[in-house]
Amino acid sequence: MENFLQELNPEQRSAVKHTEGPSMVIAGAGSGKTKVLTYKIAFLLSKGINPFNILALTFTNKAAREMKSRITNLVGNDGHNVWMGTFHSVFSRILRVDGNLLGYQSNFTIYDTNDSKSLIRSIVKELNLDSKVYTANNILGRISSSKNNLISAKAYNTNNELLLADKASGKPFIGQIFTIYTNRLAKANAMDFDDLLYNTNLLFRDFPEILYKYQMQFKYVLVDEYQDTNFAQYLIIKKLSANNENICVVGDDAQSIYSFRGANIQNILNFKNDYPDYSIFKLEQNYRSTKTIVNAANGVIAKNKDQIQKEVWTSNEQGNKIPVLKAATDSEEGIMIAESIFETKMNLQVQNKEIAILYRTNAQSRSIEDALRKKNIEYKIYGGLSFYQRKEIKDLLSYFRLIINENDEEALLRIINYPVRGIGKTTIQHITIAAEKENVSMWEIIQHPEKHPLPVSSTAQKRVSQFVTMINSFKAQLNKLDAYELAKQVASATTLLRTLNEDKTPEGVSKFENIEELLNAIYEFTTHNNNLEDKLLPLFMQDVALLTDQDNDDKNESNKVSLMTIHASKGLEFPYIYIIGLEENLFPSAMSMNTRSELEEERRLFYVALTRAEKRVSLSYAENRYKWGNLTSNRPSRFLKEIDPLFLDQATVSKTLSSGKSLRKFNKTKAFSDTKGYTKMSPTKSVSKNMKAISSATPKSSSSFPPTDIQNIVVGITVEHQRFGKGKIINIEGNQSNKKATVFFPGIGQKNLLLKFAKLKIVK
DNA sequence: ATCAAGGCTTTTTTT
DNA sequence: AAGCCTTGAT
Repeated sequence: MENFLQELNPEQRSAVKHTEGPSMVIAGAGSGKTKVLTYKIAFLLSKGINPFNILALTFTNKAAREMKSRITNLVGNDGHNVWMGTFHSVFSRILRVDGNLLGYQSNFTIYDTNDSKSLIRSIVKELNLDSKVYTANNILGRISSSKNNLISAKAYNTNNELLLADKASGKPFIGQIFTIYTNRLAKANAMDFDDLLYNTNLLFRDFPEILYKYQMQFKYVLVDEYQDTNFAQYLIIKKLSANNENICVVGDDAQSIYSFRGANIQNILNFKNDYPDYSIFKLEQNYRSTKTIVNAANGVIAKNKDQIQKEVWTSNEQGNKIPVLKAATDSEEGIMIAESIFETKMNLQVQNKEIAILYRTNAQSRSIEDALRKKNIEYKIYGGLSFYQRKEIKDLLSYFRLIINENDEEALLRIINYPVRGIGKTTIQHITIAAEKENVSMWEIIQHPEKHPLPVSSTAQKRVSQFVTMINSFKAQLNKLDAYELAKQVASATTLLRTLNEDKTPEGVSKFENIEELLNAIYEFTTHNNNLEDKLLPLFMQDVALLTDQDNDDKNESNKVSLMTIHASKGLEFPYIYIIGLEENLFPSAMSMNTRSELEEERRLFYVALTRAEKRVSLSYAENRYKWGNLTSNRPSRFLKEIDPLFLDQATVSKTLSSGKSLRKFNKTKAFSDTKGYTKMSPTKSVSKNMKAISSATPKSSSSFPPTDIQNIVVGITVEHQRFGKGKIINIEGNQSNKKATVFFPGIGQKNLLLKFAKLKIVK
């Protein structure tokens, strides 16, 4: 059982075998961080520790899933019972059980960022404040960082420093908005993302017996990406492990890139003060990259002042120098990258999936996409809008949310007049005002019109009552029908399905398909268990707000070039990496050049980008670039100069730039863009945007996904699904329109699909 | 109550 | 350049 320890290097092995007492593992890029974490858990289990007593926290669902599957591979099914998940999902689980002590019902809704923003917008409006001064983004950021530092609305409003800062920035009412926002969430029985952490802290602070319960349960606490924890997370971890201090944190201070969301790099730098008798393990051997890449990256990060001393090295080969490409414009940069990729593929027999293009901001993907499409290079964009965030999906989910938690006001507002049922702004406003005045939820107002008469026309009143009746009829089914049956009923009874089906525009069709896919996912959920109580809609909905799109696409199956922001690339690796847009004001970002610590974070970001590469990293910049429709020019990034020239290949200048041809072209474009009303010629744009969301784009249109005749789908054949890729039919049951297939998708797993929804294509 | 046009904002974003 | 919100017309 213990021979898996042989697969570790000495430092990794010591880290794994140190199980009692606090320890910190500083894991340089590519040094086997996940391996240490998973082997450590496996080691604990092999020593007979009950999996129930181990808590492992990650930042993403993906990381948690990956660790779980690796552990199961090492030790078998015990792995399933380890408490492993994201901070948010683990603590929402705790709050569903014990949150009643804080006044929440266990069916509380989790507001996502959009719900929060929309709530803030309505508060700003109600207070008659200028929505251009009080932008939702700004306010939410302020509230969020307060909560992450465990400052309540009440504390905020008695904190002179904060109040003065708000006054100075011309926004003296932020404190008041914070208070109202807090009340509205409470009234809606809802928590935002930050509340999941804030309330867990509150629970542990005010209810020592609850804290004790979890301290007894989680005898071993392991934390991944510790450098990215914020104060709220830090404190929870500290409290949970206060009893026996079997805490193990893993991270790399050099890869801390989320301070703009409250991550505090001091948490990892100060670990030694919190646990003076801690053990530290440094994983310094990089197994991923060439010497050139490792040394170039080391040279860059050395410019930062705040860091833990370490020496990352590799025994890999020296490798290529780092090419630097110089382009005249952003579109030329795209062309140069596409050409370079084409050459690399030809000369080195490299596949698409071995290549990734990284950028600072999402907007930069466009010029690259255009160029790749022209060269028929298949690509895939990571990130962007999550499936569950899309409008049509959120609309249907909002019905579910309201049925489960009638006080969920954001859900109510979203659907009370969608599909259109003649309940207009005025009516809604009266409901809002009444709810505010009587300090009850909007649902209470419309549920009992006799108690809360509204000054609206009798037609409007009638329409509202009809809506209430409909929602109540769904609520009555909540524990009687399984999630799929109920969801189906809601989708059709609300006429939502029909409304979308009538829309024959490409967007409309895509929306309809997305709804079908959601229904399919819910159907699939109901096949996991046999008891009705495990198939109910609330259970399905519990974690939906915490899911992101990365949970859907696995890169195993598809052979496409990956495009993503550097932030999204953390934790990933590719043989060939292109880092584009190395220009001042873009990377480093203009917003992050004011203080040393901001600039250091940008530098860490550059470090992360460089260290994603295994064999070769290429850099590029453009002298001119369109920004929000205007041409701007920037000097090359300072980061280029921070790499020892020894590791650089001289700048490859774009052909068109050197011949002067492109300058004419580019002047023309400039003149053109100054004139309003010129004809655009980009028919593929809307298609590509759609695909961006579904994270799969091909050179031509892949939207033609002709549904195969259901009759032809039989056990044994291979089919292709729009999202899951290719898979094999394992079983078919049911008949005609209710025919269900069990399909095995390599790398994804087994899925149960309803054929009338799944739109499977038969592959020869 | 609903729709169309015009105007304004715009980083990164594991949850 | 594009999405989203507000405004104005019907």
